[in-house]
Amino acid sequence: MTNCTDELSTTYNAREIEKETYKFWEENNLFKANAKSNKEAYSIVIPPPNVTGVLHMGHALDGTLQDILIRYNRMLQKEVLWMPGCDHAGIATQNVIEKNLAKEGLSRHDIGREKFLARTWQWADEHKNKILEQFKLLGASFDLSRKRFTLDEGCSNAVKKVFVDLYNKGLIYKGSYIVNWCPRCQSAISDIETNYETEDGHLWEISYALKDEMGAIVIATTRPETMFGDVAVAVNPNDFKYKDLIGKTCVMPLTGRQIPIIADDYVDKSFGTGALKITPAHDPNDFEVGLRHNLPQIKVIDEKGLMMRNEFVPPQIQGLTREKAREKTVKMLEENQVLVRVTKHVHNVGKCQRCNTTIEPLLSKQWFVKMEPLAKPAIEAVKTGAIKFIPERWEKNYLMWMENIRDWCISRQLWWGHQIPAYYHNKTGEMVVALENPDPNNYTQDTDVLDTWFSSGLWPFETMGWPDINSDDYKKFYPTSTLVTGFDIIFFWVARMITMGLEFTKKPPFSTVYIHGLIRDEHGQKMSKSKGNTIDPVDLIEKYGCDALRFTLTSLCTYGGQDIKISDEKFEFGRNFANKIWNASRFTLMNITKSKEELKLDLNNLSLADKWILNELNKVTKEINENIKNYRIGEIASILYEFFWSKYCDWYVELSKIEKNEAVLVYVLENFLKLLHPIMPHITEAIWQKMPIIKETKGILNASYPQFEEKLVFEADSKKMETVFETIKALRNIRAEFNIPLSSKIDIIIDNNEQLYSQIIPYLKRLAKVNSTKFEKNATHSKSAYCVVNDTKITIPLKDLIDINQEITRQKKKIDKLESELKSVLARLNNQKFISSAPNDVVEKTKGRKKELEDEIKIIQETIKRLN
RNA sequence: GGGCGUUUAGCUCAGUUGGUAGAGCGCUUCCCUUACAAGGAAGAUGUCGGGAGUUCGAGCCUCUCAACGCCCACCA
Repeated sequence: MTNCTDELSTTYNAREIEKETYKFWEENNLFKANAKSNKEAYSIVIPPPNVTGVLHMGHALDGTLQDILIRYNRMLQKEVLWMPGCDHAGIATQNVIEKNLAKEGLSRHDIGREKFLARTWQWADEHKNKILEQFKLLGASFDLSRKRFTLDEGCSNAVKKVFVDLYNKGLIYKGSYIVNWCPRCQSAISDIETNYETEDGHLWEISYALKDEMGAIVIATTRPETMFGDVAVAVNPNDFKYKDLIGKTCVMPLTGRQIPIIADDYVDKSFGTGALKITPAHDPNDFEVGLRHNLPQIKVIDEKGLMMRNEFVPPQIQGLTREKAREKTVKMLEENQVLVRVTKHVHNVGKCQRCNTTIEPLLSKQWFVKMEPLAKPAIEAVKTGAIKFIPERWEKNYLMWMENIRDWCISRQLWWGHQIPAYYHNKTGEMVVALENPDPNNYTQDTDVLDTWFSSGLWPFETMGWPDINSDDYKKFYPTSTLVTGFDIIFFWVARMITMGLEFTKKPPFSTVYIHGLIRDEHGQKMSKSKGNTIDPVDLIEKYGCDALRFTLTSLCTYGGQDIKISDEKFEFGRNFANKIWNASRFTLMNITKSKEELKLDLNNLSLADKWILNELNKVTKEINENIKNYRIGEIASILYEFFWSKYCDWYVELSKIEKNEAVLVYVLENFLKLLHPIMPHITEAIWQKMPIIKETKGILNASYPQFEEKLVFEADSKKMETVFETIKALRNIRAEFNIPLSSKIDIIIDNNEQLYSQIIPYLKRLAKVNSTKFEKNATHSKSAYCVVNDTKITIPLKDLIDINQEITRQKKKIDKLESELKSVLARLNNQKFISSAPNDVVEKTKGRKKELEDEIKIIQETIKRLN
């Protein structure tokens, strides 16, 4: 890497270069953040990938975007820290270990908590380096010396402190509530971990006989098996159909248990029969009704999803699965002739996000965080702009959720995670919530662990040394600057970080939340292993190169954060660009004969072409800086692509083959590489290292990011150069239309602008294969083709090569086009309202366009006459 | 039920204060012109989902309809 004298290899081998370049950065510790620096700080914490995970396209996008921001800010000469780490991913990881155990015919209970955890730790330790190693393949410039894990000691301490503090403030409580229970995970899960799926079901109408009198009340239910836990039948108080029944008692079929008929507004008169059975232990709404009416809670389904063996459940039903119990119950109801009607009914069923098992709403004792008081400042922070979402529309989404926040169930009946710091006296059962066990001989710790998101919610400050607020990292790098993530975890993660950050550090944990879209397959489907439509970023890197992957992904990012559809071939876009950069750079460097010192840019010695490319570079530099600052990252990819390919390569490098200014060639290339470096770090570093220039920094990654410079503005000369390009294109067009082979040169006669054209004769000779150039006012030549560029007519005598009719047709087509535009321009100018209400500059511009069009049409018309 | 997003060239998508549409891929013709065939030159292609409105002027603003997608809520 340090050898700057040898040339670039003739073929671009992405992987070879990328490996070498990354090694160079790593070995020189160039990603290491210095907390003691007095430079302005810029920091990002990585959304910690699951410890057991492997790199997927989502990481590739998320990681690329973070790295772009980090590298850009590093080049702005800030002290940057990109904090890496992994999440212990409670349920996900535990599931993996349990699956492995199952292969040995064991369950976690067979080996016990201690051995299970030892095994899980071993697994986690083996895997936690893997995913971050894969991030390196992305070119991630994070500071691995600071790598963290949500279950490491520092995070553990932070979690304990937060839990104890929230408990002492009354913001954490334990209680019996109905929760979403996953019978497979054997744990409670939170509301947002529950997804709803539409399922075809039935609505069973069951007759409950009235006690001591004739008649019955017919209830409707989608879950007849829960009827054994019924404690009431509810009707709407305004439902005259049932008015007389309120307060009476009915007798349940199958068990004969007696329950009251109550009135509650919650019941919808028009749904089903208008009468609803109340099962507080197995339905969240019934639970609420139960509380309002002081009803008992009868549990009939256990934690495994099996019907309980108790006095309430008939013996034939006991021990059955929910599904079997439903079948059997219906059959029994039928036999007892109390099943009035069955109708098909589509309804939503809760599913566990992790394993897709149907959720059982279950009454159980769990820990909760009281969210409303915590949400208030978190709402304010976004409303006042202390935290900004990009794109803005996600703010609404966030606020809506926060304003309707519900308490957060944080306890999980798992083993892998932060064990809840609550201790119970072995004899009295007295509970102590504390950082440490008050007396290990007499107190036993709560067996539950915390929701994974509890610890990731502290991520921005627990990784910076908190609760030690005097630690260097915390002082320097907290609050962090930008958070980059997908919209799918705004509620899970972003919202929790904001609430926790504000509560415990009194500061928003970041000032900007940059939300990007999700990666999807070419049909817009979510990528998943089960669908078999995943694309492995590691494969793409091997095939196309990391820089190609990064560039392609970046170019697909829109400001609105639309989802990104990808397919393997799309990455050819980035690969081709990288290849172009390599070859153009190789050509440029091959042509440098001067020494480093001689390559200094001399603004007094610039050709028209030099001024043009410098002007273009300067414009692009300005746009790039503005666009990154506004998170229009996709835009910078296309600006750089267009500049390099269509301006530098297609024109400037071609022109340099005729007449070259080495200093400008090198200056533009170097600045382009710097501008591009955040997106394509490896290729830019590799080429920069080989450039024969004076380097102020060890790598391009630390070089200063180019900025707009007033002295490089050459608008007027640039315009002239554009005219030159238009002329060349027009001549080439004629050559193509008349099938003039490259081997036959053309003569041209120019009727205007002699000063400009005489300067660029060598360009015309080489790029349009022009033989001779003549200046002549009002030239008339038969058997000629011609073109008009602005105010200049160029005649190309073609003798027998030309079919005059073809040329006339060609020119008439042009006139048609010009005239249709002129028509609309005239319509506008003849409209008094347009003249009076349109802004002056627009009117002037339109007038100018009118003149241009008229002139051009006139020239063409006159010429056609002469051709005849 | 509430909210959000999308609809532009054959395909994938840009289009930042409203001034008659762009890219990549694909397609047509020509070219191995010693940086690059992963390339070069020239070219074709769109009543910007439908309708209405505001405006001198609408892909862009307002309303409405339609299709597709997502999120939240979870009436048994």
